[in-house]
Amino acid sequence: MGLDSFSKSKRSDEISNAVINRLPKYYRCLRELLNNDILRVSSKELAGLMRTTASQIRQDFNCFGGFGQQGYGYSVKTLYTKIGMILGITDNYSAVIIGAGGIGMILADNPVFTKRGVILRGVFDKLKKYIGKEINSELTVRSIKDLEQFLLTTKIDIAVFVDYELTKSCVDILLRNKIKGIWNFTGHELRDVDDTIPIENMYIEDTLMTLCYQIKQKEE
Amino acid sequence: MGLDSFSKSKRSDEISNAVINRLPKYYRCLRELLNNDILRVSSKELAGLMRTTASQIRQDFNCFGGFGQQGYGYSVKTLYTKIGMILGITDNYSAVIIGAGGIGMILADNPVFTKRGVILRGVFDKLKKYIGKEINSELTVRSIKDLEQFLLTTKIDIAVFVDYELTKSCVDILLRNKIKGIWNFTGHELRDVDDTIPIENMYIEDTLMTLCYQIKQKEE
DNA sequence: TAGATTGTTAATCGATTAACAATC
DNA sequence: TAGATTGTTAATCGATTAACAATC
Repeated sequence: MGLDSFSKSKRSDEISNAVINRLPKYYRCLRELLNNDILRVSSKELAGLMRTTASQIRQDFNCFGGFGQQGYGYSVKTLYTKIGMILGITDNYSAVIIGAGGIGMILADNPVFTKRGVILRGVFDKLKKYIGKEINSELTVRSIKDLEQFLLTTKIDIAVFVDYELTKSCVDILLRNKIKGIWNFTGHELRDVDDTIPIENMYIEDTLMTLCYQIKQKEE
Repeated sequence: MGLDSFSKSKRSDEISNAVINRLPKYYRCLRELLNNDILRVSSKELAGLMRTTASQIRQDFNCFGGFGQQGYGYSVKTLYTKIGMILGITDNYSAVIIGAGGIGMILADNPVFTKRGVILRGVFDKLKKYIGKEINSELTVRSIKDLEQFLLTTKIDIAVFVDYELTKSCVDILLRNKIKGIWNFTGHELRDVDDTIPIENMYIEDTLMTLCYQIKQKEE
């Protein structure tokens, strides 16, 4: 069928960040199509949704070997599944959240992890007012003092940093226990962490500032 | 002094997004320096903090006319102030949040607006359980029904979208009342909004997915 | 078969890096 | 003045777009 052409895929570490960063957006657009029961899409149509060019879309997908069929286009379902696989959604990574205040609780009690195939295993804080608080039927906020003990029995892949001070106090423990990635919401550069594991920084404030810049520009 | 060279600045709409998106990071790094009482920095030193090249830094700053002094480097304070001005931090834009659930409340009760010179004027929802809830001494969650009336008396520049359904029901009202920008946390593409005003999309889930991808890569 | 649309190569465009003259 | 470091031009690199042959 030409749709299962994973075999043709090139060495994956050659793929540029520009492409990788577009994959989640493809994933979103394809889900929109699925929700509307659209089963087939051409690069041109998808380009409309993605606000990019058909050329870029074909170029992007070919990094992974090409998922389409000449004269037909792409199967939305196949494409959605393949991109999900590439993104690691089926890999069931596990995570802990460091910091139960602010955005910590929101993230903990949010489908974002489940929806993207990540299993939240624990939430930690040092403040009495948070410790023991129930997040859902399966999770309760634990004391940061118990983190190391916890990591001995539970394999954790991803640390989600919410509270900067707390992060500083336990980043070594987490690295020592071989976490594989960091999702950083602290708003601070994590200068102590060397580049051996991937970090995704969520600088929420930054985007508010670029928005203000753009508004300013429009006005001038 | 060569430090007040705003006059030399080129036509601002020529400046690429790549540069603009780095400005908030410069702003953060410079604040770090200020906090450590470092008053002077060379492009080479700043490159270390920014994890980029000295060349890029000089190139970037020259988009705005150059803020440095040959043989000396850059005044951290001047640089910080200038970049803040470019980003519109001194412009006192006003904002409303649409959606008091989830991240809405967190954003509302968060220094992010104040710190970046944006004044939060209102939070709106349609659910009884939120309406009337106090955010701080100055703000209470209002009914979405009162939004249009509110906009007649209060000039709003930025709409922060948190709840997608709520957004759909009031985006027209906001556009009609001439908001200037959108900060979108709904996780959905805003297809109804044409490109006349700037939008900053916060796709939080996307970054979790790219993080998982990178972890996956490292493992192979 | 003819039409459509991909996969892929080649051309263009833009962003980053290197180099160096200007100057504090 | 000599040393340092910027501002700016030129060279390189990478990403996007265009074009078209392959093929369903």
